[in-house]
Amino acid sequence: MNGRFSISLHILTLLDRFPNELVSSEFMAGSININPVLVRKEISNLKKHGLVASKEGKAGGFMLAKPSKQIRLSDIYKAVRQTPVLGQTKNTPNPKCLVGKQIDKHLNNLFDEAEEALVKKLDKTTLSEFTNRFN
Amino acid sequence: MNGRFSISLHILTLLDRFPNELVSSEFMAGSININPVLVRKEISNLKKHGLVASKEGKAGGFMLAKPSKQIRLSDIYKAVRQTPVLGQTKNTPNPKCLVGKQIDKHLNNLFDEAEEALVKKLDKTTLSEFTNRFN
DNA sequence: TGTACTGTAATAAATAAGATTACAGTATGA
DNA sequence: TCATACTGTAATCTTATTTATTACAGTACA
Repeated sequence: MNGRFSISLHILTLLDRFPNELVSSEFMAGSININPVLVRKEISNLKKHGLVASKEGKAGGFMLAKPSKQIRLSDIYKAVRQTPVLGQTKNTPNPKCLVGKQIDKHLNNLFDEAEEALVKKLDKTTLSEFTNRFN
Repeated sequence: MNGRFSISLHILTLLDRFPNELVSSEFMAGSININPVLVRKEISNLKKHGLVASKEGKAGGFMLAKPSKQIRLSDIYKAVRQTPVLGQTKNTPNPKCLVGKQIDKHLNNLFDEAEEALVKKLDKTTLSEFTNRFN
């Protein structure tokens, strides 16, 4: 997922900094310095998770779906997450090997616990608190 | 880094399960189900970090550089880590944008803190404790 | 009804990860 | 001393993933 968490947080920060107005994907793409289509794709995911709302048509654009005080950074992380942070991509250790046979189970347990610690940390900060760090 | 932490842990687990003997990269590659050269590359990194020792030549192979009770999973993570888990790869937000100008700083702070929580968790378990979970 | 947006699919380009080949260097032991 | 079985590492190829781009349908406004 790497870049996606950054991008999503950037998007949500912009939306929080421009309340009461609809922000366009083009504008956000300019701030992040990526392609507008990628912004819309990323937002499509954030909408699925109830973090962003949009309005189509001429004067359309995007806004937060709820107050930034009610959005935790862990919510954003969960919305973006698709594989374990520490996890292997594909891997098929040798089942004939005593270690290979069991390692996935132990690895997954460990990764889950470590990631939980990370999520707990992100849970402590709201989007509002994060954006307040900006001058 | 994704797969590398898994691979390094797998290697170290094998070495801990076969103490008093030199394990070959070929054998480990068979257990992990990857190429032996990748194993040697990964070990080359683990050696740099003082976790693995090797012996060249005919009856050569690898062994732990110190007792597994003295190796913490956080040591392994740090040895393998090359970029922040949450961090963006390259990204150059627009410096003309108020948000773009500052976001990297805030993102990095946040990512550092979140990763620290993860490392702290890994710090609590030794390699020995991990390998003892295997039957 | 033209304009400025969102929404989404399809494709292409760039980057990163992993596999493979090749071969030099080293210790062993027959 | 020489064949053998390893490590060590560079170079290259392949594959997978990520990101960018193009294209265009749909929608709301004025």
